[in-house]
Amino acid sequence: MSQAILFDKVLDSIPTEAHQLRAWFALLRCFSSIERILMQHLAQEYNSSLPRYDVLTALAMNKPGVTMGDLAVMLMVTKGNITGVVRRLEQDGLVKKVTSKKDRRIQSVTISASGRKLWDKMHRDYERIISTLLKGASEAQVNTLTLSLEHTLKTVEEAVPQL
Amino acid sequence: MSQAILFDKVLDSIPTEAHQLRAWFALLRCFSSIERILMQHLAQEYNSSLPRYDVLTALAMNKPGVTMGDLAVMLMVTKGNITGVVRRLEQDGLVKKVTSKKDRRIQSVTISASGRKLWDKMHRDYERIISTLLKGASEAQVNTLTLSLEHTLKTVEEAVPQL
DNA sequence: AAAATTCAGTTTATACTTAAACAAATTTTA
DNA sequence: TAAAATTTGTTTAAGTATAAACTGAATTTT
Repeated sequence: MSQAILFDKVLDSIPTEAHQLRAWFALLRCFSSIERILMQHLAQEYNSSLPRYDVLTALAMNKPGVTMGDLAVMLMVTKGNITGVVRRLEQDGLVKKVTSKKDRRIQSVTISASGRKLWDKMHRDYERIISTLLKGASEAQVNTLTLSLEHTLKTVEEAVPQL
Repeated sequence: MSQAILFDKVLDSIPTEAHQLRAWFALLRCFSSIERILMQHLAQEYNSSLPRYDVLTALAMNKPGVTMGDLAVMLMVTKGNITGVVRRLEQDGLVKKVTSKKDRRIQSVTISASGRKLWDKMHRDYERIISTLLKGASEAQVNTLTLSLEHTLKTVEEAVPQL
């Protein structure tokens, strides 16, 4: 859920110096639009979802031996969340879970051959969609955006302790 | 769930000309960080959530007569989603639903006195948090970010038909 | 070695979200 | 006016997400 459409009304009601809030709403709007497009594509084309794609990506991009906890850290969600998504992926034969011999608490998750095959297709689509959506902006404009965002993230992380 | 931490690995694996993907990951990272902070504040401080705050904002910012369908459009979610969030807000006495006399299909939703009081507090916190998080960037930097994002959104919307 | 603690992952309860099927009310059309 | 189509909102089924309680396994302390 996003307040994207309330944008103008909310901004009208705040002091003009609140340029920060204006930036946050622009970020919210932009993110939500793109995320929605990716989500709907994965749903329609693969009967899948972004969380499933994210887990497959994490497995495809890392050396074998990725654990449930590793997935939770990489994808910035709780371990309980990972349990559910991985269970459904395993039921569909896209990943496999093996208990470590050295430490029987640890579950090692690997992507299966069919999981890899599906991920390859999803990944190509994902990149193509992002590319298409941003094609209208020049490379310089896109790079400006990237730098602004990376700078903002640094600022945000530094400000967190002040909250 | 976000691929934020996979950022660098994914980028290493793509052609260097994929500046668009780099921008999308920066957007994802930045958005997720800020959203998580807002979410956790509402949960800890008010035992509430962003969707609840969003609905209260929509009601507080608009003239009376907002319908369930209006909320779904304004917050860009399905009507079924609105049904659930509004029901829980009503159970907590924060909003009230009245069936229209003119058209008995229509539910008119209004914010209650206690809902308004809670929203005032949440809203002040929300603005303060965004302001604090972005305080480290200059006004010029923030404005550059806003312009880049607004331009990108336009680009995205124009590209949608091509998908 | 026994007890206490820490650690990895699952389970539980609750909330949020979608798409699709549905019910009821209104409007359009023939 | 009667039938058909549209509109508004709810319900349902499944997936995604959190926090907190829990289980079993390993490690640390005593």
